[in-house]
Amino acid sequence: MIKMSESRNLTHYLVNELGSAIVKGDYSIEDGLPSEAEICERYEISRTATREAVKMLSAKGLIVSRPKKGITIQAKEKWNMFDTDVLNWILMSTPSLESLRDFTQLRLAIEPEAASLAAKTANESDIKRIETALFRMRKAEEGLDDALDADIEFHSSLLLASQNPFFIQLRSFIETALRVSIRFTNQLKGVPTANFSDHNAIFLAVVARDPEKAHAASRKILIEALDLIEHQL
Amino acid sequence: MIKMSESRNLTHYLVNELGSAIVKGDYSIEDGLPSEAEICERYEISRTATREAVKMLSAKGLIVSRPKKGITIQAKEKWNMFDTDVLNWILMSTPSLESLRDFTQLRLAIEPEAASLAAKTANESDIKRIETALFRMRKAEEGLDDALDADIEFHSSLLLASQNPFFIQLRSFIETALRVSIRFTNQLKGVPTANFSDHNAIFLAVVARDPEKAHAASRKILIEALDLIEHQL
DNA sequence: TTGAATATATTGTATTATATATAGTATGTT
DNA sequence: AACATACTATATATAATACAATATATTCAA
Repeated sequence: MIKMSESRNLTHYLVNELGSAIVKGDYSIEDGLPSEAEICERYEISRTATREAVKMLSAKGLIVSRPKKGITIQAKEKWNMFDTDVLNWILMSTPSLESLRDFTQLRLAIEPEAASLAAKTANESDIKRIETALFRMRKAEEGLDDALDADIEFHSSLLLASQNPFFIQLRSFIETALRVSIRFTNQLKGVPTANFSDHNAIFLAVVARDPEKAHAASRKILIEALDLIEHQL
Repeated sequence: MIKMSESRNLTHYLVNELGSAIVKGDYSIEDGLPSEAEICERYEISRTATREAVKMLSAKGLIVSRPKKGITIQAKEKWNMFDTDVLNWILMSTPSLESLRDFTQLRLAIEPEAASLAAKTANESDIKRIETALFRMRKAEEGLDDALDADIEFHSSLLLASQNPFFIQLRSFIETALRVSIRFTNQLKGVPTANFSDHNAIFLAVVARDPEKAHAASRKILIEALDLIEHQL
């Protein structure tokens, strides 16, 4: 049996193998995946585990399996990009400036609106959470905390403060994408580490209950990042 | 065996049963779901099909299953709200003004930004597609086409024109939510059917390659809808 | 009280058998 | 020849059984 020490179990191992292979483009849409039987052979895994992996991948929108037709790959538009597994596979397989831009464009849609909502509806514990993250960012500037973790926590806490379940659910998405794409942003010349005062401006606007200002402050950060990326393209 | 004529197969039937039950709150987070064995008994289904359903639900972030611990329900924040199945279950089980507001707030984040992108990057076929949808909306005003379908197609075609895979993936999300929530919007007094000229304004801005105007036109529609909803709350 | 050994319940994996759905082929009728 | 019907082969769908791995709970000794 193949090494799979990293994975929780055989099914998850296979989900990862097939999922990343599909996203990488190892299987064409016309040909689809090999049949269940072939997958079993190739990975030396029972049909039970194989079928469970297939079910998980079809639940994520990557594939569809039908009797006689076999396992076919879905059009990219059907993939659940907001599933953290799928997103991970995509970012890992094709870590490009284009996908970084796509991701930042989405953040530009989401985060200013979330900041605006937060300024309207954040409660005390929400605000305290944002403040804590901001404090971590300040310490990170002095090298006393991890800059990426602090940055993620800040943006995540703002989404949480929006009180909107859809925005809240995007926290894991943002976290995943930030973690993967950080290597690229770091390689862009002149990309500053997350600027404390810019982030502080969002916090102050939220505390002041000023949605427009919070929106603008959040937008400022992301527009700068986006300009930088598009300048490189 | 239980009636399941609607479903493609046993596994999908069970996924639907359990998924909607979980979302509805039939199982508490502390107690979790019954064990595999119990589910088999209760639904008179083999363990194979049961396990495959469990795998699909865990792929959607609803549950986690571990040896000896059984099947536990994930915190709501882990659920893949952007999975159309999950979204459907949520909207069907608790079709409230609150969730309609949450959904519209998300649209307010996404759609104006998508319209702005569309104005920048839409190609000829994108524009033609938007125009076609707009034409359907006009005909719908005269009762010659389905108003909801036309409306959905319009907003969907704008997302597609953004050329951003994340926005494009949200098409199925928007479609699902619009289809479910339409019953409520229709019940709100004074809610007009989708206004043709407002939608036309977006189209014209895209054709004119004016991102700001496209953004504003899209935002106008959604702000109006949101105000109406919040007025009712 | 603590900690290690053990029992036990639950999911994980494998195997075999049968059922069902469907693309493709053959057959037969008009 | 055209078209509908029936048949066949094949892949997935379902079931049943057996055993393995794992983590909780219990027991018992130090």
